Amino acid sequence: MAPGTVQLNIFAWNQKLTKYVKEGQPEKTMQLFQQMQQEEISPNEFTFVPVINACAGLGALEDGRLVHEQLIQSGCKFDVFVGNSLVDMYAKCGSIEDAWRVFNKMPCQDVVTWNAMILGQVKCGQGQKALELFREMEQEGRVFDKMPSRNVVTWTAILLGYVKCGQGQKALDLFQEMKQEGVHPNAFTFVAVLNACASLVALEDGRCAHEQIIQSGCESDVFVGSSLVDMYAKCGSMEDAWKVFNKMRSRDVVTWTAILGGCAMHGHGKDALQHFERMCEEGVEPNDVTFVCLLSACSHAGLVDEGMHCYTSMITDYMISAKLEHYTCMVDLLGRAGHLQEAENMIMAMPFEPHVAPWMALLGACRIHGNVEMGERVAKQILELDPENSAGYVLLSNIYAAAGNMHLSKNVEQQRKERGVKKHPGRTWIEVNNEVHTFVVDDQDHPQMIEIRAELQRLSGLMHDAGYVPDTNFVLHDVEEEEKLFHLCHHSEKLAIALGLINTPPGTPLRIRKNLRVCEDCHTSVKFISKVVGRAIMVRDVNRFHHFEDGICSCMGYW
DNA sequence: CATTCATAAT
Repeated sequence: MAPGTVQLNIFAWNQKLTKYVKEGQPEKTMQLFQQMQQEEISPNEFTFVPVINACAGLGALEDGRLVHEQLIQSGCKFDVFVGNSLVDMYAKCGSIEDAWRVFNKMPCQDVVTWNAMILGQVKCGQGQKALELFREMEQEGRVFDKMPSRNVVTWTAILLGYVKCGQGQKALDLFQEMKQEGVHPNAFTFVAVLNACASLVALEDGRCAHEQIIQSGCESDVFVGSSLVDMYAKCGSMEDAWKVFNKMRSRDVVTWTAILGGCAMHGHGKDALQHFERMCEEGVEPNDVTFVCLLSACSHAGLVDEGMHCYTSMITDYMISAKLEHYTCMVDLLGRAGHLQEAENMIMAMPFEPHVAPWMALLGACRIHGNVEMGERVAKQILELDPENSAGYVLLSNIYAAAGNMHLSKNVEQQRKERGVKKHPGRTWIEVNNEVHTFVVDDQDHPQMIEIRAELQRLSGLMHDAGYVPDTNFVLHDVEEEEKLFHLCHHSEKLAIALGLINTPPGTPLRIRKNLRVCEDCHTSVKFISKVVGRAIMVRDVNRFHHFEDGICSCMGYW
């Protein structure tokens, strides 16, 4: 063999290994690596990088360790690229300890090494640890007066970390800090920012991000476009979601699914069905998530026959097998429409381990239709599967209360307390003048509390005159009747609405977000409030949007 | 000759 031939060969092999990784075919990379070993081709450091990468892509920790061993035995140069691949691989495979071991062995770490560590921490939900690393990088940058030690990837990773653990506001604050440091956001960053806005129902921040997206030229990125559609839908503006959607030059299945999900959330069932047709006509193949959104849209609009048809079509025409989420949608669809027995049969026919989600959907339906007998049976199932499920107790208690059996209703609450199962505290958020405020029940802490109380008092009078009668069955605190009335006035959504009313000009629509479902009494109250103050009020609860206007809610009872 | 870190829908 002529000198140089081997080098040329290894180059070709390495290129092929890299090509497979880039194409998203890590299995092929591994196969090719096997073949190289069979043909006794000695690898170099350029060989190991794509192979380690492939292990990361496959989440194959054991293979990764073996390759790491081989790397050491091969005597190849252990440079920063190889080290970074290893850190990334261990972090992605969930072994942070191994990632740290490699990190500490590396003679010098660069920004990529740090980023891989931060992302590893974010991935396993260790947001705090990720932030510590991020701040540490800031220190190092100053102490050594090197090149900026953090780049746009670092910032984006931290933004994602915040969004992931429900700290959207901190993500938005950090986004400002990032720009002040002169780091330019890119498509990845904007996706994280839009996600934060969506999670907060921060429409104004979302619009602001949209403007920056246009300025930066990321507008045509399909990830950014899909995130914009999702953000606008989740912030209550389907009008803007459609505007973005219609302007997009290329739309993939995720884009379509995002708009269908928006239709579902807003109760636009017919729109969802119509655009699902259009999606198929345009040759975009729906997937399982697309059908979750479509079925949920049918459910939230009470389109039973259409939903049944979609479900059958999914299985027979698209060969997509029903997952837990699809069953849950179908139980919800049938249950809401009053087909309780069919819904229960559906759960019984599920080919999976029992799960609370479809049972909860059925229990909700039992509450809507006042079926005490089935409700008891279903609640029992739920509490066997998940004894900590406070919503199971609350719904059953509501079912008894609605049936007029206050004794049993109180018993259930009593049982819940005895077993130490805590209710999830209800919380409401509202964006007023670009600032998000949060409230819990009976909140006294807001700086404008005096004005809020006065506003509630005023509303109470107006609502009374309009014919509103409080429904005390849905206040399940262990309190006397007069006190109940007091509590009803102070559910967190009412506090938030009062704040919104006193801080915005007459006629301004209000947008609020809840972490739970709206209670029956609040739902009725908000209808009255929308009428007596002449405001559109949008409430996003855990399931969907309620658009209240002139005494009517868009959900038409389907929630 | 080349290689490493990041993104959307339930």
